Amino acid sequence: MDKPTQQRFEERSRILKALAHPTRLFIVDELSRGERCVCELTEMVGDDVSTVSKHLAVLRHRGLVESEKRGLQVWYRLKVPCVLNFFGCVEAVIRDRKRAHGKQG
Amino acid sequence: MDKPTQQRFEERSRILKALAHPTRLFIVDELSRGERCVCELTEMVGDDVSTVSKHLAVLRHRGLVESEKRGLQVWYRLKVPCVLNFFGCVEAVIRDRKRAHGKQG
DNA sequence: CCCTTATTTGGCGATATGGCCAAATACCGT
DNA sequence: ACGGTATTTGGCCATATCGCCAAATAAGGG
Repeated sequence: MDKPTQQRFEERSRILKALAHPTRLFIVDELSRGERCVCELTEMVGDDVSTVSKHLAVLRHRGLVESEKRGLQVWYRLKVPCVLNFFGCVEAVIRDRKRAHGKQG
Repeated sequence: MDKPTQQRFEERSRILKALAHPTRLFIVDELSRGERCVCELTEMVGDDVSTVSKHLAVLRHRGLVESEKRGLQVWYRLKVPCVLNFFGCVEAVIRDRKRAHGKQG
């Protein structure tokens, strides 16, 4: 694997890593239904607000969501709706695995 | 976030985690062009064969690829082609980020 | 300006991940 | 059964990730 190829896949994996956490997936899912402020998301997630804020920072740094400060609150919205298509495929994988029931490695 | 919701997102994140590594993305990409044996993938990736084998085990355990032993070699193939759609979206995120050039947090 | 509320940042300990080497296992040809 | 090749597994160390608390920062209202 040559250097540019390596780097391309590293960049891609950084995007997927940003999504690959239950809380962050939940947040993305929630933002698919509209803007949410940090306080709303924190309430829904149930973790410490600092934890949620850090998850949002991860999504933000990777360009998946964007934020806007309005008054005291910061509102987040989904920047790249195509990531929602991932859910369908991921569900298909899960269903498939359930069906096969660990039959094959 | 109630327990079943929590678990659903955990399950989903496990699938995405399995994909979220440069080597594993490379493997998935390569398998999109047809079956490959471990030795071929090891040669292409350039890591130790044990490392590549472990990456393949991760993909396998999550139901993303399946394997078949033929003679001495084990051949892997992509089980869930829809994951290939991820690449297009991920590239869009990367392009978008390049365009914005860190303009917005 | 001080107080309150919302969010981010720094730092710490616990756990997970990733890479290598060495050893185990599986299969084939003789 | 033996030797050789392909693959997996176990173990170890280095590094990354996650969650909390505490502190810093930002905005608004008296």
